[in-house]
Amino acid sequence: MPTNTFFNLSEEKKNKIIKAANKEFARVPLEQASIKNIVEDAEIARGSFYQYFEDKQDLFEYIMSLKIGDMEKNLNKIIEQENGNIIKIFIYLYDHLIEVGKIRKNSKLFRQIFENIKTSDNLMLIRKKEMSKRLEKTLQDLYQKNKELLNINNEEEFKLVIEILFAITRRRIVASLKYKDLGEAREDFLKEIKFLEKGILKQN
Amino acid sequence: MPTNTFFNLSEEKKNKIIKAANKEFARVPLEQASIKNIVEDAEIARGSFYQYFEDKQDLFEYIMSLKIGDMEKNLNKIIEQENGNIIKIFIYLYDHLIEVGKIRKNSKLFRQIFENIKTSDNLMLIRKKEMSKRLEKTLQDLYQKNKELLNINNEEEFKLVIEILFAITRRRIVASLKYKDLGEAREDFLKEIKFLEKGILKQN
DNA sequence: ATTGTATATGACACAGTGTCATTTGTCAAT
DNA sequence: ATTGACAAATGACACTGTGTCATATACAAT
Repeated sequence: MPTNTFFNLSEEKKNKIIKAANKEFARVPLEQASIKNIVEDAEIARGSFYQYFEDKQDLFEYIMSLKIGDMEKNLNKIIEQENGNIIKIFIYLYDHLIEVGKIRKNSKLFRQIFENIKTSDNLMLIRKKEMSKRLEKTLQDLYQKNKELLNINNEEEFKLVIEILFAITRRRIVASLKYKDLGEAREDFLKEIKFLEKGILKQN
Repeated sequence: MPTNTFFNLSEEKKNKIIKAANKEFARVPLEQASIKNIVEDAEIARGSFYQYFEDKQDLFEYIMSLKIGDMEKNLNKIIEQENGNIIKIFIYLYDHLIEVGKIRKNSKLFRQIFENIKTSDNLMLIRKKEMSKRLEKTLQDLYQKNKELLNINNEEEFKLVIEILFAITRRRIVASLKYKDLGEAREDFLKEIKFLEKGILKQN
């Protein structure tokens, strides 16, 4: 977490730093991002950086928390739009994020993040204890709306389903943006979702 | 790829380098691994390293190719043992890798790799053009053995199924080794596999 | 012995990190 | 208005690591 010193800064200065950080984190994966570039771009002294943040990771997590805040708002809109149907939500999410990813302007940071999530980071999405109360609530609502539809017995199982859906969707988004003809890529994604819906075993 | 200079080295010297690399890559994620440590441990001059390898990435990929070679042999044994049943194979694989991961000795490199695969690396597993002919053949055999069992129409769809299975298994292995009580973790894994087998939608 | 080619070497230039002693700014109390 | 005390800013510095290159060495062929 940034220090109080940082939060006490003028909005203008804070924004300048946030903007510089966004730019740098969009340029290269986290490990290659350089504090040097950020402080130069934001026009603060190197020492100041360490007054505000513990290190690069600290700043990165702060930037992420801002992004996640934005996304949460968006997510609620999508959930409403699709009446809470979890599968439709993920398909919409896929289309939405591909759309965002295609637009050069805002997409680079987004792509850096998506492509460079590690397995071990990724695990914490749902399990994480510090999950916001609001997100927790959203999850419960979703469970209520989907439990009749799905083959699940409790909220724990619902979380498993979401994790699988998320894993598939994330993979597919990265693959689409990276390698494939978008039409074909979407077909593959939908096929994978179908497998999950109907099962891969032949019914006898 | 390492240079000819490297391959011309005495077995002894090569092994010393490989051993040092293994040690360093087991210690920290790739980005943090230091060439300095490797050359010191292997007792070669810094300049020599750059005679043998382009950079850290180059060495890492070489080390990985050795590991994958080992794994391929293992995989064939497992496939035979489970009569080619793809689902049983992945369950066996899970158990096998957890077993390996539990043993301190060899496990650190393995864990580093598994935890730190990025989404974008991960994508290339099956799509990769340079997939070994032998692996290609294995895949075809597996398709023949599973096509009656599964709800699929062609080899492309079979690949999708494998990718999903792989994504789930990998996630679960990392989660198990990292966070959870192993018994409970295995239950979660099996549940996720069941979802994929039978489908998450309630049949009406 | 001489030459040519492959290999080895470590000092060097460069780039980046995190720290710390010092300076500068702010503001409440007098 | 001055002082003192605390908060914030600064950049030089010590450190760690990378990749390169001119030079040294080994050794095979003639």
